[in-house]
Amino acid sequence: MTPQPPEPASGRPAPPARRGFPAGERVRDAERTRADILAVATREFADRGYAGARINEIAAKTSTTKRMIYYYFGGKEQLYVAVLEAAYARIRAREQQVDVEHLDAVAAIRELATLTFDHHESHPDFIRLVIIENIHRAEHLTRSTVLSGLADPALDVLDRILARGRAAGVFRDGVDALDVHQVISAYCVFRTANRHTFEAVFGRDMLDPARRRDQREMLGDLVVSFLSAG
Amino acid sequence: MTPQPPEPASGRPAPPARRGFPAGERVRDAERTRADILAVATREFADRGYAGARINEIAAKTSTTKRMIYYYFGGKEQLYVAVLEAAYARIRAREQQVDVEHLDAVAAIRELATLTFDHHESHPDFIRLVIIENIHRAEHLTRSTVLSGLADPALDVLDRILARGRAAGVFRDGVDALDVHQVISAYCVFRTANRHTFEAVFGRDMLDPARRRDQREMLGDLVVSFLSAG
DNA sequence: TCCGTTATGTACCAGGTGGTGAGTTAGGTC
DNA sequence: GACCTAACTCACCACCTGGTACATAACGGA
Repeated sequence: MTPQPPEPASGRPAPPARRGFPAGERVRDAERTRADILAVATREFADRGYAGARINEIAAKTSTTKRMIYYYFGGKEQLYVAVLEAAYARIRAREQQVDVEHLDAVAAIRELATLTFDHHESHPDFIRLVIIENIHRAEHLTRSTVLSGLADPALDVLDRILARGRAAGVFRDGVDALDVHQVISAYCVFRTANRHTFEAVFGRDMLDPARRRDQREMLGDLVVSFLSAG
Repeated sequence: MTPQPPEPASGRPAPPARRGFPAGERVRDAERTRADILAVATREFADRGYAGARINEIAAKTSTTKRMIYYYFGGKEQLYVAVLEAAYARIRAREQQVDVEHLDAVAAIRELATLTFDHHESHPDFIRLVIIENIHRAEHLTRSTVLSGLADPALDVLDRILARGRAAGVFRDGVDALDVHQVISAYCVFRTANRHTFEAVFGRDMLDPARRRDQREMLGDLVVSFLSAG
């Protein structure tokens, strides 16, 4: 049998092979279609913002059609919310794997900072989505349901580290877990979120691989010196 | 004479008083029209982003018409660039008034951090524009001409403070002015830029006036402890 | 093999979007 | 007062945008 005859001489012309998918697999696959749309939409929204992203463009980059976006998600705004929720859910899942309990307080806080640093650096799309959502004053996130339990895991770990550090007399008082989280987040988010204007104005690419080690160490120093009793 | 007769019986109906401007002044005023458009556009772009802002809407909030936007600026993108340039120019002008040379190094760096803190807090629109421009990967800012000399003033001051601190033996080596600037900016920008998702997730408003003093002090502590030799 | 449900594709639309052609008027100049 | 030009108004447009009506095909159960 000749492989892939361009035009089967008779009967139905050509049923299979949706764009981008290998022929021979199931043509109808709700899960896959949904996931495909969500993945493309995530890229597009992260890339161009909510208003800048185009439903037509998202559909075109999908292996299905615009109609399916409305079939599965209902509309542009709901699609965007679904993208946000999925992104947050993914991030939360990864964050829970952190284990720094066996280290002493100073080493633990340094490790936590480092993990956050790496984490942010490897998820620029997520940071962009967060920034974009802030432009919209978090109106979608606030109305969403994924919020519950989003804060706790990371802060609990931090809280226990701080308590250990204070008990050991190496951390000062007057700083709570959320303060520390704010400092770490600010540093990590800023590197990605403001990368371009920072480079345009100051000529230094904060994400330059050659500078990565220094930047990572700087964050550790920053947090440890801030917390160290003085 | 009855004040404000709805329809003057004869002659030209009612020449004066463009919307929002007091009657009696010059009706045609290029400077004012341009400035008016720019001010409205700044608010709209900062509020909704580049793609989200609408020329029609900007025109409607102006005391002139859409046609004038094209007359003075040429198009949406050029208007946006003009907004960006004006915003950066304004900020640069203010930054040059900083005088911390008469203080000792530690006090000076704390003062500089505090000034930046206040500065960012009182210009949320500027921060939003910067964030928005980062979403667009600084493509407009890069092509613009305002960049020249934007970096120097702030960094020079910082540089001299660091040199004094190192000479006095109170600051450590291995940290340059841009590093410090990055840390300060990250903290200050994050508070405004990520305010909404931070509050949504963690329930704490970083810009709550009741917390302002603590947040300000925290930044000072952060920078000073980071720089202190140890 | 038939049939209902679910998934999918095609064609289309109303309203909004950035942008413009062409004429009009205020205000200064001589 | 005649005249010129910068500043301004009005009406209009082509295209794009999010969204949808409708026909149809694939799958699974009976």
